[in-house]
Amino acid sequence: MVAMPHLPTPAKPTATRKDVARLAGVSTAVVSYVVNGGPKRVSPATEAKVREAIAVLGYRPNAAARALKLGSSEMLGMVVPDMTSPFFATLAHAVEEAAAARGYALLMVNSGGSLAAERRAVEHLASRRVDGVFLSSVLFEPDLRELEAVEIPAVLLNHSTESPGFDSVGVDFVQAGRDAVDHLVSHGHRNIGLVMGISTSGDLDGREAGWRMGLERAGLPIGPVMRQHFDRDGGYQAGKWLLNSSERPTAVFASSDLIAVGLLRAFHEGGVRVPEDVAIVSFDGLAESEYCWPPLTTLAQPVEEMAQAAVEALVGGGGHKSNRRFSATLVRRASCGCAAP
Amino acid sequence: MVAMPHLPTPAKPTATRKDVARLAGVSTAVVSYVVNGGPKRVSPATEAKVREAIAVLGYRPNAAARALKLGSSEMLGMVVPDMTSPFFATLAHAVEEAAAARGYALLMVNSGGSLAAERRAVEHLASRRVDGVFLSSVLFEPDLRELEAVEIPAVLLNHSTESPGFDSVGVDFVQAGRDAVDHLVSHGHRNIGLVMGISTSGDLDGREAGWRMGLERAGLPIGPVMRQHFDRDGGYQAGKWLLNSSERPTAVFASSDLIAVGLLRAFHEGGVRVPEDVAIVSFDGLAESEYCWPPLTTLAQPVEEMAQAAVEALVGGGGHKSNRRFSATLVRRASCGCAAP
DNA sequence: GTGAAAGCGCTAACAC
DNA sequence: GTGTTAGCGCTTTCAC
Repeated sequence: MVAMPHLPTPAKPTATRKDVARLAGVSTAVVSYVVNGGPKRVSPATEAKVREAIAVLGYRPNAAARALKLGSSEMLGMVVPDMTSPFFATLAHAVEEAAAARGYALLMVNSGGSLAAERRAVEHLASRRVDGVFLSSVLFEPDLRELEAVEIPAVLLNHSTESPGFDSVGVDFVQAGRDAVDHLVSHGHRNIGLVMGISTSGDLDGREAGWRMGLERAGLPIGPVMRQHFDRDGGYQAGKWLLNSSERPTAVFASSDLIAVGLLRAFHEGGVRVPEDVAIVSFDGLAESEYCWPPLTTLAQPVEEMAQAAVEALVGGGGHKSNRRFSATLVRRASCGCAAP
Repeated sequence: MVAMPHLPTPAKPTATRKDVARLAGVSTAVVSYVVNGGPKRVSPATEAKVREAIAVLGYRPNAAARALKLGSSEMLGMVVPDMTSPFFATLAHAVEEAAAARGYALLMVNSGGSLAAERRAVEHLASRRVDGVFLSSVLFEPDLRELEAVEIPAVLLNHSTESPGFDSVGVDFVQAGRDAVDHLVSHGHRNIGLVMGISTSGDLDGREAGWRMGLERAGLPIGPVMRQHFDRDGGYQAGKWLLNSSERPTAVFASSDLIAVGLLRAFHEGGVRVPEDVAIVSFDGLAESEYCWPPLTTLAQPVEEMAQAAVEALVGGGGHKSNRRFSATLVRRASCGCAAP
């Protein structure tokens, strides 16, 4: 038998707290005390020995063991329809940062926008023992019963209607719709359409309600409504339809920046000028809205603050449920006619 | 003493495997057998009793305990510079799906594009005991020593140069650069510039190398190079510079779609027509590239396949390290002059 | 086909 | 200030 020249993996098993204790010549309890900074005090000399041993061994606490003991994984779950969509990516990013600031990791799941998949995702997160979950359904009402069944603190993120018994944070859609219309009216428009994203949730979308309200308050007739998906292609389809429409509105409120981007493409193809022929105000405030042509006037959601509030609601220890509502703020750019493009 | 009318939280502690065993009248081992489908067989009658008990109690296995016992968390980690950037969002989404298909959850961390933060992230993921990590550094070389130190299987994702001893998957940047130039040459361009994203990694970016190569092969002079950030604003700045440049190239290769989007905005502002005055070919193949104006001709990365390959490398059990290189494919749209905008 | 029991790595109450 | 130890919920070997 020939001797092995060299073992590729020296089979160095990960160091445990026990190894550290042995090397430092203390008990495992003491190691815990220094690693966790408590609950007991440790003499500086001992602490130094322990830290030394930790460094030497490259010791790293085992989160699974800790989670098992503590009954808390120090992880939060987030389910979004599709993180590929810029708004959710931005939101998830902000949530990740806010959670990390409080020592929580974020487990992200895409539901693909289906209720069944969302339910599965929640179920899955529950068995991972996340300490809480953020639910960003948009296309439908989340399954509140399921949420209650898994008994995990949850916050409905990006949810405009209040759900008693649940934390929620969202923006005031109605206000945003009204602001969009008001702004368009201030530019002299009297025929203002709406391109609305499709959702199967029962309630009327606040943006639509706000748009109507704005129109009524201004004494204007209700303009044409196009219903399409919430994405670029949805806007593109709506735009093509608008191109052939006999009585084209002089302005539209697009319920998402992505829809507006799609409109823009259709208008470019059809030779319709924005804002001269049709003015646009949209909603979301994505980075993309600033770089398309012309740049979009949009009602920007305060994503950072919403993320902060959501994390706060989940791990802030506040206790009772809260429904935080934020305001979108109008960002004036060229698509409405405010700035020269 | 007055009787409590109703306890708000009936203090229903989460059911454990023990509870299930008791209710079903079997041992805890048997419960494991049915939950995991092994390693022993269970009689149909017993299995039915167990499933019944599970349903009644709403039992859900505790992943932390399982992870502790098995030494595997069934989670994978992914660190990206910024998931807000469409390319990484798309990549992360694809990775999440591929991982989920194999039963792994994805722990996502944003490094903000700093080496130190990336190191911290890896450290953090290591202590969470992820079974593997995807590293997508772009702005710098990843810290390979650190990766070795934490002893977690890793794959360098979106990494163009091969790193011996590490799995990696990426696209052939050089080829893409050459293809971009070839295509522009086929449109008759002879003065082709480059807008390159900035990275602090030592090596010359393959896209730049490919661009040079393409030019040389075609016997053309090396056009102007602009170096800017990899984002929309980087492209915008480059575009403004180009506007005032005395010898403006008739075409440019943009090293990312986002850069191209920024160029487009600057060109619109400056009244430079695309593709008539300046043609553009970019790189990435984002959804956004199809909806800007004019739509971008771009070298699309096969994101799905890259994600699949990365997950496969990590959990496929293949064993030895591999370096998978994919090709970007040219998507012809209007910005190069191929299609009528 | 079923069960008893050891032990994964950690925390913290309790004893000294 | 430090050490001992029970036990978190699970998997699996080994006995029956």
